[in-house]
Amino acid sequence: MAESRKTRVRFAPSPTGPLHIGGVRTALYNYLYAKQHNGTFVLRIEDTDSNRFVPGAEEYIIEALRWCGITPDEGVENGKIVEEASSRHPYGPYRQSQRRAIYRRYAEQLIENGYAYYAFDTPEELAARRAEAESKGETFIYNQESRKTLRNSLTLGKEECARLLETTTGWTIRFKMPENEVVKMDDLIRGHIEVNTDTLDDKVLWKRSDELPTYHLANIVDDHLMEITEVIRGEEWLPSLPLHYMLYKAFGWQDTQPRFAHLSLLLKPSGQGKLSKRDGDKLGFPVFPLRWVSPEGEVTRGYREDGYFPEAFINMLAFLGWNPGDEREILSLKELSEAFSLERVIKSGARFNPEKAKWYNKEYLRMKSDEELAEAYMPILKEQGVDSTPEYAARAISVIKDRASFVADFWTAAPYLFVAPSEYVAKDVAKFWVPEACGPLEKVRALIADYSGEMEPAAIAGAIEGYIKQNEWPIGKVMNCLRLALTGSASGLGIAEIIYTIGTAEAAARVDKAFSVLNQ
RNA sequence: GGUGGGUUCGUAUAACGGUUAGUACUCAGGAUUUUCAUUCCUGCAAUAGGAGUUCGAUUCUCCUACCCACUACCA
Repeated sequence: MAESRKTRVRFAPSPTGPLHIGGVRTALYNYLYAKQHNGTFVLRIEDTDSNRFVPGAEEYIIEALRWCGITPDEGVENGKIVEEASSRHPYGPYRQSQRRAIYRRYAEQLIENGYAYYAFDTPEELAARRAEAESKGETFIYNQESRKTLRNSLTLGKEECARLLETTTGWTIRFKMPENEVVKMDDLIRGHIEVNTDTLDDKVLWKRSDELPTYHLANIVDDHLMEITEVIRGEEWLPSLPLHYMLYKAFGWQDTQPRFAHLSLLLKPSGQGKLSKRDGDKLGFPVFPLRWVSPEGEVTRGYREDGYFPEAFINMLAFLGWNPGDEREILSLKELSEAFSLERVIKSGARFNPEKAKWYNKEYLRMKSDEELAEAYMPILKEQGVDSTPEYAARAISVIKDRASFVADFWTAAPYLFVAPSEYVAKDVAKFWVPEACGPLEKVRALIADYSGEMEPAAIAGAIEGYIKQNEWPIGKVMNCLRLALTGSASGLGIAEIIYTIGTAEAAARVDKAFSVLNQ
């Protein structure tokens, strides 16, 4: 029966801050699963915690998904969360804070059927109980045992409850966890799991603090109402899976209950604990897809701003905890969705490896055309105060591409393709700016100035090398002497590539300049 | 503490119960080159420990160790 339903999955983040790369991976796996099954990928905002709401977080989530190319099919329209049901978004609104009335109805249904109860304990009373238990080295749990000694609709009289419900909003709704029942669960990644309800507590379903449901209630109700077929979420939810199973049962929705898949967490590179925002700052790599500026003005770096291509970022993320089963490593979003399967998702936590991320970017950079890269390079050139054209930039990129991992490397690796050197590395000058090289250099300069052969690196190299060898000059010395004049140092691109890019006239001019500067 | 999950080279991972335990990144060495880089080649390096099942265990079972998550009127 679940098999006959159209695949519908959802990514349901909380707008409590920027989307962490672990969250992006969860969204990605949901997206890949949806695409593979010709299904629908829904975005739902779980903002049932009014205390932790962060302005801008929702917009950040949408923009991050858009940048990654894992755009939702449902729940978002024109970059905004859909607030009303429509033909394209029939399950709206997609923001939980706007679905309060729906949850309230279902919460009451649970009470009427005896699966939940009102609890009138104040936070202070509960805190006192916790402190008391702690002083005895125990842990206080609101469960089938302790609820008998607490103030709730199970222990208080009918009249008393009615009075408390009317005179105050100081109540919560708790799930009445049954005694000694074994919950048998199946996880698409982890297999069969069993838990006894005696080890579970009476979770709050409805909060008094903001008169909104907790995650557990809202989540189950929405997944049911939105006809979600598979729930793919982080491992941190595994401990509450029994509760969710019990909730589906209490509502009588077992037949259409979604299948669950719990993803392992992304760990710090050290392997100790899950990746956090601080790790990025400390270890020098982003943990967020996009730059984030908190309401307080704190700036956190992002993959986009660090120069990563979204395809590379996504590819890298997909392989953190999954692989296609063959030895391919470079896969487009489309190829990923074709190859994806939850069965091949790794159970254990994956340590994040920044080196591999860089490698992925390099691979993608190489696959892009010089023209495409030139477009991305232009803003950087402008920033450097260089006035150039996309055509010239593309030519420069063609000779420097192999030594770059990021577009920004084009500049740092060879600014001399755009600007003549104004300084010369002293160490290299001492080694190569010597008479036995400078003498021949004058002749080579003339050769370059008069060069009329093909403007191709190979042809230029052939002409220069042939000339030097023919005259039996020390080739290493002369070439490095030339490079020194052209670039300001004795390391870098091949001579021919440089001349091919900057042109023979500019090359000759740079040799002249070197003579006048270095021979003073 | 309790409950649940996890454990293959440094990292990410592959391996119908039968392989010299493979691949990629990193690192080291070499070749090519006018330098640096690229490229190519080579190398280093792993089944957490202990029982059991089996002709045979990385793979199945149990125990131990370690790691992680959860244990909120947060998600």
